[in-house]
Amino acid sequence: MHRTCDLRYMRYFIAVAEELNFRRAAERLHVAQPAISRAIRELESDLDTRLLERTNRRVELTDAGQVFLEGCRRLAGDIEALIDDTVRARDGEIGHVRIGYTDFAINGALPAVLQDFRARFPEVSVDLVHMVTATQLDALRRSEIDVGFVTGPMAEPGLEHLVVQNERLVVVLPETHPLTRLPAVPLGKLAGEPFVTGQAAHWQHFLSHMVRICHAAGFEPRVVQEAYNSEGIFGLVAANMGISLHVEGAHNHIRRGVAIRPLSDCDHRVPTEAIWRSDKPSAARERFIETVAGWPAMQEERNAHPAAGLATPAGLDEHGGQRNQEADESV
Amino acid sequence: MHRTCDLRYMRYFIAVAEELNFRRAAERLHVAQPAISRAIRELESDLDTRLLERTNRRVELTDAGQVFLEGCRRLAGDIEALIDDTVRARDGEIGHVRIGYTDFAINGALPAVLQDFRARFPEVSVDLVHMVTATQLDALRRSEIDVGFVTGPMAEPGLEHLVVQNERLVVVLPETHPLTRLPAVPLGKLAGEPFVTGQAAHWQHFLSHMVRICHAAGFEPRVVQEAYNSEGIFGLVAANMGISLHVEGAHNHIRRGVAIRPLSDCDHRVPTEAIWRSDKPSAARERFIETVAGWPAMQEERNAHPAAGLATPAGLDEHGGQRNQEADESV
DNA sequence: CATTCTGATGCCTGATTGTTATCATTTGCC
DNA sequence: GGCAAATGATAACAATCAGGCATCAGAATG
Repeated sequence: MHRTCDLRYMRYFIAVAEELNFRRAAERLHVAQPAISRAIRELESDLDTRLLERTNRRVELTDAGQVFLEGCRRLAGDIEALIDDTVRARDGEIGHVRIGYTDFAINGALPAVLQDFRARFPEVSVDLVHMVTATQLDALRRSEIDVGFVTGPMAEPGLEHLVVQNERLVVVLPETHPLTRLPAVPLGKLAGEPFVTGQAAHWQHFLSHMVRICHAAGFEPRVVQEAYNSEGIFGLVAANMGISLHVEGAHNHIRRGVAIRPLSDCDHRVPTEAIWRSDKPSAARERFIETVAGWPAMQEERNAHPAAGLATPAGLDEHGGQRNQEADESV
Repeated sequence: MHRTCDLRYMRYFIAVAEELNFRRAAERLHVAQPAISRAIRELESDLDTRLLERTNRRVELTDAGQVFLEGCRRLAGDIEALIDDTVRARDGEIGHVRIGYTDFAINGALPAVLQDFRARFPEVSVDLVHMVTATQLDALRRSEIDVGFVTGPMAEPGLEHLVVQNERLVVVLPETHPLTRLPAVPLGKLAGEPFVTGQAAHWQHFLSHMVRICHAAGFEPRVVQEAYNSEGIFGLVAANMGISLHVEGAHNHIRRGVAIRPLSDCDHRVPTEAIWRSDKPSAARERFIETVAGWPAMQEERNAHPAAGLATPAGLDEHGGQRNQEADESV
């Protein structure tokens, strides 16, 4: 067992076993006949097993040859398949992406993007993990996720980013609150109101947006409750604990006891961005980023920047917002 | 894709992927390091796919490399298994034998031989087909069976044979027949009795034995009924249609209404022989023949020829015959 | 900054593979 | 029976391929 079954010889053997004729097999393989003779001889010598019974006029398979033939056929097919799989892995058609996402992302464009991606690359498995922005940055550094969807703006060295949403802020009010009578709320009216927010330790990226616009409107928000996540914030607002600021994606929350109103005098936007490491390229990740970048609503957003919401939440029109066709596809 | 994934290179790749270090992989494979460098380079070039990301200080698998590695591991294992299977097919440990058998064989040693063979070569599948002697000879010539168990004596050119049974004859009588009073029946007493036999067209080999001994005893058997097989013969005898001659294996028939007696004055024996083609060797068939030849009762028979029954039917002792331990194992 | 470790490269040699020419044997045909 | 055709085997030679040695270039280490 010296060459231990060279693959080329296996192909030769398959041809001979199928033709049962050395000359025809040689022609089919585009080599001279003696090469076949020797290949078979060496195979038999390596295996120490007679594979073909040949009597100068007739060639036939031995029992062992039959077993070997079937194995060679299977192996040849497996190798073809392996090469194919490898090339497809190279092209990112087979593989794995691990995605981190925030509440804002999952309430916005992410579901539609995921659906699109899974339709286009069904053989790439997707792991979704909920993480706040800071945790995602950490996970990226440790290569625990491939792409993060975080609250921007992002300008980390070693990370690339792509804006996927750029949302206006909205006020979240208890249903019974006097301000719900206004179709849009001026920011200044919120001075002095009790605020419900996400936990300071985890929501730092959004809270810095919030604090900034409040300061710009000339007041300091008075935070009376911190909730764990958006669900918690909405629950506490419904319980009349206070009001909150959220992004447009809040329209996707359908929560009894809560009203949502746009801000009448605030153009500030909170970006949600896809981020990934510039090193450690991964083909499947590239395909995912391409899908993110190519998603129609996002292109529209990037082209006509100050225009209306990209990744428009499905429920928006019920509240008077404009919507576009593409966003209609969101889950 | 010129060398289309040489197997040796796959082994090299597995080593590198496991060590993640070219030099250590080279040591493990007992080759110099540059050989590894080139092997990987050629693999990558053949596949047109980067398999290892290597930065002069660290080697790591790409996604495609990971896919390829798993495939290579699987293929390497499959090839090992294939070589093993091929060698075992060569040795007859894997394979297929097609066996023809007569009523005499299946009532004699064959069941025990089969059980022994299947225990020793569980991966050789056995096809059993009932055929009369003449049909088996035909099937052998057409290579439709590998081994026949036929009524001898055999002396066909191109066929080898091995005696597996050599049975005395017995008389099969209706229970109520006067001759049942004798412990052993002289052949001459059967002159004039109506005979039930197997069909002349199919039972020719046994009938020639029968006719011969009747002639030797000085009479011509008067055949009044022909049955299809042994079951039929016993049925017709039980129905008082006549008497019959059969081999010792008849003791294995337990049939109400029938009595079996040895012949008191006839040493004639009817051999049952395994036969097979001397050309077209098959390892599995060789193993089968070896099992037949090595079966203890048969060796005993061949050593002490005129002695008592080989392959003694299990039921023999009930009728006063001697038995041996080995035969006790028969099914 | 020297040292050491890494993988890559160039050149040479031996092994493997392929080709051509030829042989021995069998089959088919007249 | 003899001859032509076809088959697989073999020998000798040529081309290609793979491995070894020496060495290079870059990065980590102290």
